[in-house]
Amino acid sequence: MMAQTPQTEAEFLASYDPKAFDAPLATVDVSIFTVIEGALHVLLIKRDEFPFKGAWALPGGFVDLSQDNGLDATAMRKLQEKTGVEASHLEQVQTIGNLSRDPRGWSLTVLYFALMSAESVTLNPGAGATEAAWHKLKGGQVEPPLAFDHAKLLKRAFARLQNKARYTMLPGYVLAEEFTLTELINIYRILLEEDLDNPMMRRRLLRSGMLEETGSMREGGNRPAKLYRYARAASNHVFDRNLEAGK
Amino acid sequence: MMAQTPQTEAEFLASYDPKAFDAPLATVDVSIFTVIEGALHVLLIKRDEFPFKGAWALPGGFVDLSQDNGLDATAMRKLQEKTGVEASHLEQVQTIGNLSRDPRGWSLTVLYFALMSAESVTLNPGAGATEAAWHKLKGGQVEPPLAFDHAKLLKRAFARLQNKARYTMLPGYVLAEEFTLTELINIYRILLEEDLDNPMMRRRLLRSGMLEETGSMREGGNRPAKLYRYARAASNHVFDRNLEAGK
DNA sequence: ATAATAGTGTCTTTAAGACAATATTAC
DNA sequence: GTAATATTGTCTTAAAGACACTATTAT
Repeated sequence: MMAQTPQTEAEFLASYDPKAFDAPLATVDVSIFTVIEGALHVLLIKRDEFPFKGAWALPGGFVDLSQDNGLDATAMRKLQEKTGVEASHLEQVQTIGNLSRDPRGWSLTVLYFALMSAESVTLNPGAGATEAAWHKLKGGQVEPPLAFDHAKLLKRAFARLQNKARYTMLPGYVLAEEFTLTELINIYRILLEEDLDNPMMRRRLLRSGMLEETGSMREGGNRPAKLYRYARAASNHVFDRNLEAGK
Repeated sequence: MMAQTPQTEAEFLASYDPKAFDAPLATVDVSIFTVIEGALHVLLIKRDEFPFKGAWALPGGFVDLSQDNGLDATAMRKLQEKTGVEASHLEQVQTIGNLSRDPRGWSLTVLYFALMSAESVTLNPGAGATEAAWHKLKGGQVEPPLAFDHAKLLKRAFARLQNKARYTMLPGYVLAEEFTLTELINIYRILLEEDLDNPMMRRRLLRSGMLEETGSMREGGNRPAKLYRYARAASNHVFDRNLEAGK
């Protein structure tokens, strides 16, 4: 308790006790998406700690006040911990907070989603987990039951990603650095769960100005295909018109 | 400290101390927008407490763990406290957390924006404030310097609102229940800071299916104008094409 | 009548959507 | 040659954008 009412801001801050008020538990959770063998996958870890010990969950955890520069840093730290690499895209989705989502009490989680290529990633359970694995997504859901409200969080993250497939170039960030147009369009098909006209998508993607030819070709199948990459300044193009698919 | 490692979830929860970990301070801040005399305004309060005592700030405050059902509830409570009414629209924008934004330590704020008609609102400073007033916005900024990082938060909330003006019917929520098409189009002009073709906007707004005629007219000026209101199921129409204005 | 604001009609442009046709590889 | 996939071309449609025009009030 304060000795007396402080008269200046310096006095106030000197006597301020951050633990005087009840604060919610604050965590960051990340939905890390990739595409493996033509299907969308999300990275899950198997919890080795209470609560929900033994259950699958989104990677996440408490903000580390001494280590994290900001919320994005917490999300990136979690990502690095589990995959050893940086994501091609990381984006905050929403913050959910209430009394019921965590049996430990009033808690709040800042939900992120990340996109990365599954190539060259070695999964690492890290502290507090016994396993880390890619799980196939069907309609924004995953096979096993998830800890906390993570099933709901996952659905929301997927919904955001799916929606952005209708008007941005984001989906390509689940691919490796070089890819063909057909590969890129297929990612859109997977996310929007609908067939898309090839010539239309081709024109649309090229018009974005975000793609550049690498100069080489993908050989091996039938007709070889040009390889593309995202242009450096990858300013994340937003189309003026949405695809009607995936509504 | 725990006596020993718990074996069951129930044991774990019984011995769990939420204050064992350092948690960030968690607040909710709300940018409440309206249009008064053809200009966009935001509701600010003058702080009567440290830190930033005497400075203008966005209405907001700590989550009340005993009272708030969720983060949206915290935002609605703040809104009610200052205006006495409910907002026509309330939406979460983003969560910002870092060590530098609050001199009291690592803190996190969940930013919301709200839209309401200024009509029939009596402003109320409420606890912790000496004044509450509408401040005119110019380019997402307000005259007086703001407490904390609120100038940045305000800019971000405004950017979100401006962006949504390009592809949603949201802007109308700053109007009273009944309005003319010209009034509605003018809100878009104010938000996008650009002139808009009247016939084009008229067709666009009517095609949304979100408007219904009230049956009465606004008289008084020159030619009377039909009055409209948002149709009940106001499912928040999203246009498939964006306006080019305001890019 | 004129001024002022509300509201309609029509043309152009752009990009999505549909689909036919051609090109390049492997076999 | 055929199969398979990559790539190009052309037509339709819908809505934005531009702008001319008509309608209804007040004075």
